[in-house]
Amino acid sequence: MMRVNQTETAVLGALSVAPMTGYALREAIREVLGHFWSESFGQIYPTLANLEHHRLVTRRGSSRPGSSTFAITAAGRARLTELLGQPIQPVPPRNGLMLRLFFGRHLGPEACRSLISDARADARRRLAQYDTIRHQLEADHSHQQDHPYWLLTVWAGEHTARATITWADQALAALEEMDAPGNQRNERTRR
Amino acid sequence: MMRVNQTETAVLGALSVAPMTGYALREAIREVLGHFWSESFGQIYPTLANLEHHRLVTRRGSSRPGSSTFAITAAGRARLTELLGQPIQPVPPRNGLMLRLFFGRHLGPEACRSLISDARADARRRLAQYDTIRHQLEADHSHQQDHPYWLLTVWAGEHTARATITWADQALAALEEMDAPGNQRNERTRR
DNA sequence: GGGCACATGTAAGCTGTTACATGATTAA
DNA sequence: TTAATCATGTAACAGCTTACATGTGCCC
Repeated sequence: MMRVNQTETAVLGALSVAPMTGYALREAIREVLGHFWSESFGQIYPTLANLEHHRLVTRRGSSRPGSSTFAITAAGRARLTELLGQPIQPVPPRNGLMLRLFFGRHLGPEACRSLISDARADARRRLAQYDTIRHQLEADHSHQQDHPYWLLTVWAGEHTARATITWADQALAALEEMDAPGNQRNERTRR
Repeated sequence: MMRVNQTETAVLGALSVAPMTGYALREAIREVLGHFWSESFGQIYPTLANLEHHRLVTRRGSSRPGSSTFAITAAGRARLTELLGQPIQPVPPRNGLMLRLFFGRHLGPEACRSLISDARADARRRLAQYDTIRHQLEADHSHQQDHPYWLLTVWAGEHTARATITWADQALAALEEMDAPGNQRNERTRR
């Protein structure tokens, strides 16, 4: 099937914005791409070594800790464009919240409400973060050409977060109704 | 860190709805939970064997192909409730679409538009599917107690899909504007 | 009797995480 | 001088997918 190593894409992409150390790379991926991507050290360093071997990045300074910086080469940029053009690898979905809600009967309405409230709080937190990021983007004039694209991902995050919030409101209302005293149906299993 | 095997949860959950064979289990997970969960054969059978060993499920009929059906036991139900109550394992995000858009400068507006259109078409398809599922739910009276919970997950899918569609519209509009600077639009390749 | 859907498993291998080992630099 | 942070790497292992091996029952 020849699955493309997507770590390569993320690393080359990050280095296309600015040269940096492997450590900074991980921080950048965590803080900037963190809302939709993640990489661990165990992936980053072998990938960097491999990229260096293929001359797609160069190491400036010795390999002594604290002094080496990785920069993307022209060939690296070409490779990045090629990688970005490849079909998206679909990630098998694994949504723990939905799994719990689907079998929510075994948890009971109260525990489900708690899960949903947590998800809503999380979405609100993310929404606030996106706002901060947007302001930072507007204040930063050093990567103008990238900004329109970066904005697209921020928007996506905002739409998703808002959708989560409205869904949570609807879901909580429905669960309230389930064991509401209005219809004196089953008043049994409550704690 | 003792990560909980979430396959166990999915398998026990599915068997809590109805007894079935391993094969049917995989079909059920693919068709019913498919929008937010996935399991492969390589996971399901070892998990079933393990669950059987711990008396959380029983096998009815011999292990001869075509004749054995797995059913959840009382202990299995208890274990399911326990598993569902455990904290959600956060899955490291890996959104290939966002990765490509974030580095979209190297792809160009045209390719990005294409990616976003595809995502929108996908979301519309999902939306139609959720509609079908909702009607099936309303017509089916065999799992009344589960329905409210199942509906929650359908709603979540609908909200997410709708958010994707509105995001895509906004993003496409922004990209249109990008290579139509000022008011003179260049009417080249549009689909 | 050939093909297909159903059914159960195993093994190889890849991806990615976690933990560990090591050391430099800087600030308290 | 101690602790924290920066920095680079490796090794072990968990999780999951894919491909393979094997067999049954049924329908055309």
